Amino acid sequence: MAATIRDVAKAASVSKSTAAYILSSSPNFQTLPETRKKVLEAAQALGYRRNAIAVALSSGQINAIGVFLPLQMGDHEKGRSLLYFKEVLAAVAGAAARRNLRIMPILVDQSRTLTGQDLSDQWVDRLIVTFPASPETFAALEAANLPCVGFGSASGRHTVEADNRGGAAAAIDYLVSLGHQRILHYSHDPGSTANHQRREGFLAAMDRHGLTVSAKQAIIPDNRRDELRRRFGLPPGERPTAVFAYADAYAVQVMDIAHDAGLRVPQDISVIGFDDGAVAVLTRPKLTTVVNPLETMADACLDLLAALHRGEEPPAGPLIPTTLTIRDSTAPAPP
Amino acid sequence: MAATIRDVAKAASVSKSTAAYILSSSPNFQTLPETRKKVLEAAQALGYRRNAIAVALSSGQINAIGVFLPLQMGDHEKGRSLLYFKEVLAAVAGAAARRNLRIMPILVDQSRTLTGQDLSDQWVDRLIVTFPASPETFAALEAANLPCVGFGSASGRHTVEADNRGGAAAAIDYLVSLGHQRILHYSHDPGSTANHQRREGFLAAMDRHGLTVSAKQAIIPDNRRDELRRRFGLPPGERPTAVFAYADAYAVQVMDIAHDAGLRVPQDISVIGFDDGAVAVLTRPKLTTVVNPLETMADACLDLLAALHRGEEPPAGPLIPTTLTIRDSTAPAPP
DNA sequence: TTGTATGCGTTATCAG
DNA sequence: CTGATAACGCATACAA
Repeated sequence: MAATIRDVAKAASVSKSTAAYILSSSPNFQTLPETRKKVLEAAQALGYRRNAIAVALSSGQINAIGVFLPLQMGDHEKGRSLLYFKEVLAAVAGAAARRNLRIMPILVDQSRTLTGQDLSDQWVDRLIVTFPASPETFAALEAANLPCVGFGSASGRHTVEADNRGGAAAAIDYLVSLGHQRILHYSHDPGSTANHQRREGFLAAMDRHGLTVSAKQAIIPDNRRDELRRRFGLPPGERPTAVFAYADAYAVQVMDIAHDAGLRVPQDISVIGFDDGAVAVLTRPKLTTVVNPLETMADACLDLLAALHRGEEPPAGPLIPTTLTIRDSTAPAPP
Repeated sequence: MAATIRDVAKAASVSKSTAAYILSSSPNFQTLPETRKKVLEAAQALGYRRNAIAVALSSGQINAIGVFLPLQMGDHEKGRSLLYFKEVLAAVAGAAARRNLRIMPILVDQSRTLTGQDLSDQWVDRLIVTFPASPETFAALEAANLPCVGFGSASGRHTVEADNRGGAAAAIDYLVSLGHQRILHYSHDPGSTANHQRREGFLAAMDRHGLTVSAKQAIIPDNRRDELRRRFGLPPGERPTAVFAYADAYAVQVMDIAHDAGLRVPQDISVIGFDDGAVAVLTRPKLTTVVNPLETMADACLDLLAALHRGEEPPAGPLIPTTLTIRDSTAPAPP
């Protein structure tokens, strides 16, 4: 058993409260130097570390954040496609470390509705949900009465979102500035909130540039790869010259399919992604992509949670700005 | 404030103990059905959820694992190169979820010696260290008297390691079976334990196949990329025909450099990695690589920690077997 | 400055 | 089968 404050007090021959006072207060509190020294030395000798559980119970402060993540993230095979969540977790962990907050990743089966029990078993006093959970789940979270904010494409009462529309628009603007006109959007289906927003941004930007197209014509869902292949096989004058992919991982697919079709990236076709995750610099050519600012989002998320935890009811947070990082997968449109 | 067991007891007009007894025991415990019903209904009505903190304090059971990770993992730019740790964290999180254990990622500055304070004051009752920490750090951890095991290339009293030597040997065996003879090892310098083990496996396997080479000749550290470029520029008869990279991320570098040198992978040169992380299926061609079985390692790690926590002193765990996954970055040696 | 008493929400050990 | 009482380790009044 670890040493308790009582052991320390006994060893220093003072009362528990005295020991507690000295051990818990800042070093420049007023106290008899000799008493302080005795206590500190005893604590040192006994290897005393305060019991955070007891502190939490007594003070009512937990200061730990539960982070809900898809269960499959921990799966070797399936986890591959869920790199995004690992990066989210890392970003949240980093932000929490900067604030001396604890985090607790909680892996849950996405298909299952969370119950209050799932929460109460955890030692957290606020929550981050990173994926689109069911309304029932959110109801349970509300009922649990824990501050809870959705990260990215999660739905819910409070959310922190990137400017997906703006990011998509910036991508299209850039492509248009390079002379591209036949631009496709390669997307995930069915999509999350972020997915829809990027799609809207794409369509709006195309419209703005007078490149109006029907969504059906310009948006290829990832379950229709054959259609993408077919488009890539069209003669140069009809073939798309650029593809804006929903996410980096999808951009990789696009590059693969383009390569298989005998097209060179970026000479024959430009590809642009979204996220700027680890993959973005691993592909060849390196990926031009919209930065999904996970770090900034994590910071905003924790700030929002802190406010909620203090009992404030902050307004809907502003969108986190996205920026375009230009690398090597984009080039001027072929003549 | 959430409802406590006392509120439930009062509402059901029984004593706290009775309520606790009914609420905490399995449903088929013997108790008067009507009392049970009263209590359960009251609990339901009040939205009672037991306080996990109080449970922990009272029972003395924490069942939470601290996972030490490099601080930079949460950094957008630097985090890119630390994908490995994100995958480790995900694997540990998955394994913990299967066992109903809580985990707490703790991001620490690698260069700093850890103190008892970093243990988040007893929020956890066992530890995983995922990177090579300093001896002083391990001493502090020992002093904290918490079961602690190193994951992968971490050093320490207890560790769970993959069969790095065997994996490296399997890679070389496979290359040799494809007719390769001039094989390089592209490695990280200075290296971790895993690094050294893979290097040893490489050298031993080369020896075994009668391809004895000096380490200086056959091992290129990643801070000497120019040397790798030079080798790739040699005439076909002297040029290496295969490279075994220390890790997938390094295999990507090798492929890039090979590509820049005008070599085709795998026709002109075969590349083989280590880890089988998410990147392995994102590269083009897809990477042949040794599987670093993070999931299995995480399981072993938690088992070992559980044993230590029970007070057992288990023998050094066996190496976790590695396997080779053959994809598209390897081919028979050019004639 | 230091000691005493009480409470946090639960479990566990006893009596009744 | 139920109820009272004492821990668990600490914080927070309050009193000395």
